[in-house]
Amino acid sequence: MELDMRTQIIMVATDLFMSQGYMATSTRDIARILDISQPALYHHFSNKEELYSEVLLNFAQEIGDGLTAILKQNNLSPDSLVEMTLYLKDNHPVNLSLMMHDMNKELSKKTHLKLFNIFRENYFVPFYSFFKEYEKHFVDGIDASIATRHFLQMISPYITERDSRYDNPLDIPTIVNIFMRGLMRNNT
Amino acid sequence: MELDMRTQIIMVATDLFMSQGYMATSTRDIARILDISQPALYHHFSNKEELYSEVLLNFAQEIGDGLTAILKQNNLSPDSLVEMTLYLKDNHPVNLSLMMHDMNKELSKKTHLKLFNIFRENYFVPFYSFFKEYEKHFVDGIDASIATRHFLQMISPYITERDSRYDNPLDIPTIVNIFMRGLMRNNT
DNA sequence: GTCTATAATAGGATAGAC
DNA sequence: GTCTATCCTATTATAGAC
Repeated sequence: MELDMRTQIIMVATDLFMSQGYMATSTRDIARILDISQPALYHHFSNKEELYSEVLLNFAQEIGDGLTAILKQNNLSPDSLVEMTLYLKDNHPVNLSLMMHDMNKELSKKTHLKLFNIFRENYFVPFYSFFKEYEKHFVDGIDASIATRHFLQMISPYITERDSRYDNPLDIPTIVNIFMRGLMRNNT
Repeated sequence: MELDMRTQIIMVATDLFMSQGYMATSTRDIARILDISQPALYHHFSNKEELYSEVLLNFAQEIGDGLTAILKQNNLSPDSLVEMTLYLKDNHPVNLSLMMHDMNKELSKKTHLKLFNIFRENYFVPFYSFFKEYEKHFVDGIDASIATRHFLQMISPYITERDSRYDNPLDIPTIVNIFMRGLMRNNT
C-alpha cells in the first residue's frame, strides 16, 4: 500500500525538523530526500511554517498517547515517572529544548498559540496526572501544577539525541529521582 | 575615553549572540548597530566563528569571576547556590541552552574543544566547589561531580531572557531548593 | 582601517507549462 | 500534482580602491 505524498512529506519533515530544528531544516532538504522538486511541497502545504505546524501536531499527539498508555499500564505507580521520561527520551528524535525554542521564537503568534495548546495537552497533562496523585505528600508551597511545570522544564535538556557524547543511561533515573525526593515531605 | 573598534565589536556581538544565538545573528546586524560596513568586521576578525569564539571567551570569564566572588563572599553557605543561580539568570542576556547548543552544533571541532574547556573552568568549577562542600551529606551514588553536571543541565532552561511570559521570580529558588533537598540524605 | 562592489551560496516562495 | 525556471532576499566572505 502506497502512502500519499502528503503523508510521506510529513514523515520526512518530522525526521528533519525534530532532529535539527526549524531553522536548520530547509524545504530543499525535505524535497531531496523524497526525490521531488522543492516547489512540489507547496502544492501540499502553503508554506514552511504550516508544514512544521502539521508535523508538531501529529508528533505531539503520538507522544501524548504513549505517555498516557504508560500511565494507565502502571496504574500511576511511583515508577511511572522514570518510565515516562525514558519514553520521552527514546521516542524523541529531538532536542526538546530546541523544539520549545522554535515554538516560542521562530513561529508566528498564531501558530505559536495553537502549538502551545497541543503541547499542553500532550506533554503537560500526562505528567500532571502523575504529580496530582502524589500532591498531598509534597513540601509546602508546591502543588501538582508547579511540579509539572518545573519537571518538564528541567528535564528538557535531557531529552535529546541518543548519540550525544556526554550521555549516560543512568542520567534520567538519577535526575528524576533527585527531583522526586526534593518534592516529597518525608523521604527516609 | 574611546574604546577601540575591536572592543566595540565584541560588546555589540556579545549582546546579539547571547540573546539570539549564533545562527540568528548576522554579521550585518552587528555592523549596522556600530554604523560600520559589514566587511569592516573582517579586518578585526577573520570570520564569524572566530568572533563568536572571542565573545564567548570574554563572556564566560566574566561569569566565572562573578560566580567565584559570590562563593567567597558567602563563605560557601547553603544560600550560595540560589544566589549563584540568580546571578547567572541576571547576568546572562542569554538562553544558556541555546548557547550550549551552538557550542555543540554550530561550531567547528576545534572551536568547540576550546570553548568546552572555557565553559568547564568558568561555569562548572564554581558550582563544583559549592557541591564539594556538601558532598558528604549526599544520598548514595551521587558525588559533587555528578551533582554539578546535573545541576547545570537541569538549570539551563531557566537561564534565559527576563521578559519571558511564563517567567516567575520564584522559579529559581523553587527548583534549586527541590534539587538540593533531593540531593541530601536527611532533610527534615 | 574603512569603504564600495561583488562573488558565491542558500533560503523561501511564485509563475506557468505539462 | 509535479516540473523547470526564476525571483527576491539574505547570508558569509573576498578584492581592491582610498
